[in-house]
Amino acid sequence: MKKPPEEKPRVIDNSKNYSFFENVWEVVRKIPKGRVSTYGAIANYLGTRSSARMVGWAMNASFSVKPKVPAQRVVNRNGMLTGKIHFATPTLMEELLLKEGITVKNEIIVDFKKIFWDPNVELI
DNA sequence: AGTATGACTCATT
DNA sequence: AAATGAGCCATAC
Repeated sequence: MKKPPEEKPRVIDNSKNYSFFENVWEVVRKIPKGRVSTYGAIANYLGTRSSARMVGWAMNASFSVKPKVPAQRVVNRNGMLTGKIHFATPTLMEELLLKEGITVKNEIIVDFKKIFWDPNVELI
């Protein structure tokens, strides 16, 4: 058995069976195309807003996970593509976002506030 | 097993 | 307003 059918991610009990990372990936996959979220928002959704670093860590591990995790839709709270350097190429993240209709200028997402997707609000 | 590091964020100075 | 320090906790060494 790979993993039991998930019920409601909401507040996750990241104690044992469910790893913190898997929860992060699940939430990130739910980010609609053309929208973006932040590490902090995801961390907050998982229960601890201070664990934003772990979200970033989970993204680093997300490259070897399937289905693919749209890591390019996760940026820091300023809308800055801080994680681009971790992609295959430093420009890949921006390219992917651009293909989704998101404009990136100087490594900052334009109209970031408008396309910001907060799991706490949208993903009830 | 202990220390160091990180795709972050917030409060304080 | 910009800079600094602290909190956070899972991996890596």
